[in-house]
Amino acid sequence: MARHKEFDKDNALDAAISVFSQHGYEGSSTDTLLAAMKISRQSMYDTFGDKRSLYLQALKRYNTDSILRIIADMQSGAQPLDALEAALFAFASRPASEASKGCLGVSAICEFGRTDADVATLTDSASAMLAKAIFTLLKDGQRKGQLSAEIDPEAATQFLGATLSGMKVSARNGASPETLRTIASLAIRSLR
Amino acid sequence: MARHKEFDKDNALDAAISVFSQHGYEGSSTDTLLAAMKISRQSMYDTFGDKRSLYLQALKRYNTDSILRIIADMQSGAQPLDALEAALFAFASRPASEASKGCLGVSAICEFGRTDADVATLTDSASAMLAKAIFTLLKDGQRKGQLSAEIDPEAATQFLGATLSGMKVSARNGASPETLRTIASLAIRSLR
DNA sequence: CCGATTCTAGATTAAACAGTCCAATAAGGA
DNA sequence: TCCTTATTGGACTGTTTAATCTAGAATCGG
Repeated sequence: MARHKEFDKDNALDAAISVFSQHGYEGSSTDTLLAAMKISRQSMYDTFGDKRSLYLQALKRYNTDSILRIIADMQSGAQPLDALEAALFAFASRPASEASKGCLGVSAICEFGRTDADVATLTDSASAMLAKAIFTLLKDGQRKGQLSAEIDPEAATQFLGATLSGMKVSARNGASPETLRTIASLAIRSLR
Repeated sequence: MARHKEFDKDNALDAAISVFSQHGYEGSSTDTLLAAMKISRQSMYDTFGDKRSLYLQALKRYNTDSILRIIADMQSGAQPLDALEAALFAFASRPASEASKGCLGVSAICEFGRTDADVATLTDSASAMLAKAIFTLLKDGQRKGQLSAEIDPEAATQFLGATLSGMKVSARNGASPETLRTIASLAIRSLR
């Protein structure tokens, strides 16, 4: 055999995620991507295919990673609604260096809407994963009487998803962690 | 003198807004823009300057128009919180043909963040206009006892702004008017 | 050491891009 | 009618783009 294959595919993908998040798909040139990923042109084409394929892989990884992180922050063991609030607080408290880069998932929705089937598939699967986790907690909260009985957990799930998107847009627009936390508090307040 | 100047500058700008909303700044080519605007290349350059200048004019008009529309929907004469809810409902009930195109204001935030000074200025002035209208209504609601006394109107203003952004992202991702209305209801519920 | 494979750097291609230029037509006012 | 200005369509320029290709250096296992 011969030389070891690939070195730091994950690192390279992280760099691509950062570039795509900040400039969108169309706004990211291959040269910019290669410079950030610190690999040669041919390595990129060998490893990831083409620019579009790189984007889809970046989006997939970003979506699953960021949602798994939020879900992990929900497993605090506290009361359901407090666990949800804790997860939103943790998200709100990310350092500005991270928050200001924007969310690649929201960026993809804004840039492509429902017109790109592959992007839409990735978006839908991520939304479903998040929705499932939220819904489970809300059902639990309703059983324990923490969630107001008047509230439909399905509706509340959509509401919290939209709230998260709104927080992401606000963060990208420079909102402080404090501001983001007050937004999260009021969102949770509506469910009590 | 001579021939009348310009014919349908507003129409042309509307068409540009539609294209920019759907594909972003980088994703909109001049050829695509000209085809949608139905004017010749030189007319575009004579009238709007260059692509970037066209974008800034489109963003400015879109921002003011869409926010004035929301503010108008708040002037229902009803109780403050109901007026706010009515405005969000009206927004949620827009036809899919309009909602699925996306919001150029949110698109600009996602595409450029705070890096483009001119875009940021337009975004800030629009946010301020909307925030002022919401804040006035919330203060009024608190005076009339409709808004919960525990709530800081300033915080609630930021919350409602984020909610609106979240609704816009959801709409761009295909959410139905029904879904958007339930999101709006829960948002208002948190303030009572 | 050697053959296989990966990587890098740079040249290259063909298309798309934003923007300018030019010639011709259209439409007013004097 | 004539002069001025708008508008158009298309040719054109120079740059940037995504992607391929080539040649050589680096790195492993046998």
